[in-house]
Amino acid sequence: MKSVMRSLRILEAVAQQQPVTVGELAKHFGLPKSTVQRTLVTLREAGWLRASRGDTTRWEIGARVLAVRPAALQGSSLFAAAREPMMRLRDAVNETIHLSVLDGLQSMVVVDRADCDRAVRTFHQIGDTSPLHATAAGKAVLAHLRAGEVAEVLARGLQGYGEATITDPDLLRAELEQVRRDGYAVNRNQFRVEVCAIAAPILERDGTPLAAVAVSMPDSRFDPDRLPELGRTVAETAAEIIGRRLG
Amino acid sequence: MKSVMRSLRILEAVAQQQPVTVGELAKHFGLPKSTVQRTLVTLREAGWLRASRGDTTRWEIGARVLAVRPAALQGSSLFAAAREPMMRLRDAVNETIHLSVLDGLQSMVVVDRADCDRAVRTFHQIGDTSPLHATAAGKAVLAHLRAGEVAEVLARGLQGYGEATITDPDLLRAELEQVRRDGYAVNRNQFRVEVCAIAAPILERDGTPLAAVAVSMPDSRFDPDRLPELGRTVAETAAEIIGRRLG
DNA sequence: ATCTCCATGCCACATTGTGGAACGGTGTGC
DNA sequence: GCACACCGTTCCACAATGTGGCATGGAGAT
Repeated sequence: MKSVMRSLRILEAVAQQQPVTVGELAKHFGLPKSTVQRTLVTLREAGWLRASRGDTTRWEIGARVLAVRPAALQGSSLFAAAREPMMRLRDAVNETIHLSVLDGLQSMVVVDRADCDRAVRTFHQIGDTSPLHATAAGKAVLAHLRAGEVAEVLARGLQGYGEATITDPDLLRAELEQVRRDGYAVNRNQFRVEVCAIAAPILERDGTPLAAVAVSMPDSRFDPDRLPELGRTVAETAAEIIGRRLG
Repeated sequence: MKSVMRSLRILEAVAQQQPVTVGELAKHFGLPKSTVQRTLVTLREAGWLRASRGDTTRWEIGARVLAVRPAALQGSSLFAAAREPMMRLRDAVNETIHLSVLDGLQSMVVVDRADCDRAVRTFHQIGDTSPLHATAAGKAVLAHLRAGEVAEVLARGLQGYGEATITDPDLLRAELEQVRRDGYAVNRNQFRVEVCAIAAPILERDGTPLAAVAVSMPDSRFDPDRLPELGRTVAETAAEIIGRRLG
């Protein structure tokens, strides 16, 4: 369904570039203006877009999208439960904290952020996705998936993102074992170079991994000596979120 | 664009009923299963839907939607700024707190919530919309719109939702004047019967209204004598959010 | 083993979306 | 103050695209 696909791509582009004009979008996609225009009008009729308040020929995302959220965030229980613990973790370590959820078995998606106040910091937008096998949050979750699910992920192959990425299934399985022992996962330049993170999983009552909290920092501030202590702190934050969520 | 419209409706239905099957959706819309199926597959290819983790023939919202948010929430500045003040307000009054943003000049949309722990409480889902002229949050915002914008809203007519709704433009204008004087707006059964709220606006530096914080409670707990005090508390919370947002 | 229900795949048809061209309005530079 | 360039919007003939009835295959119940 070409028109549907295109409409969603346009919707995403509006989200990134808002407030944006027809012409800008047409240029961005190399599409005729009339096609883009028609799509924008349809999206507005559906309530997903609207004219910008200042300039009525510019387009913005409407608030309808807020009613559409992944089940894990429905009623915002995870979200609400994670807030204060995340803030406190941020204040304790003065590094950026991310809350990511598992999307299918595909990837981790950043759903919330608490920024530190340092001049140099890592940056991940809400909605950004990252691979399971090459990030701290991903490995924290992966370590608690059922064996069959892990196999499914490995079967898709382990793409490399630089020197440090683990691309060997056996090595990865060994590391997941380590993650289970430690209670936290570590990523040093395995996905984005210069970016390190330490993450702990957020589990359902039955042990199903749902999400992960992660402390993210530039490689220059990663101190291996403080790793066990930091790991424990992150794991405690995750435990607190689990506690709040389940009452 | 019929297919686009239909796809978005289906997406919204999945959001509400997830995890949901093809058959359920087909019945819900009175559409052929093949049509629904094709749409679901397209939405999956776009990354907006995915198969449920437990039951692969059930469908859920994918995390892609999280990358698409209204400009007012981009970088989550409003969101992040509002959190702690909302929590504190909730703890102070032990009633449910809502954060709503203005969507175009159409309606207010609930974007965040802090629930109280009472057995009887009001309930508004994140993403719910409500009219500007018949809610506390709406009137708080309306009171700070430019005259031309207010006229535009009034021109669309003031729909009644029961006895208490203000449907006379002159009366509404007078009330907005009062709201500006008080610094907060009140809604007693004007939209949903039995539901009352007190709201204060969140303004941009230039005075443009962006959102509102509201304390929401059942009519049975609404005490007119305590209104001025409650109003002041809500207005203080709004002021604090503004302060945090603008640094 | 038979029946029913369901998700999914197929394909001829006409409905639907396409995109080039034209229109009207706005702002810029000569 | 005129001409030009640019932009958002509208129109319409054409055919590409989505439609939905039907067929298939698998799962679960009787």
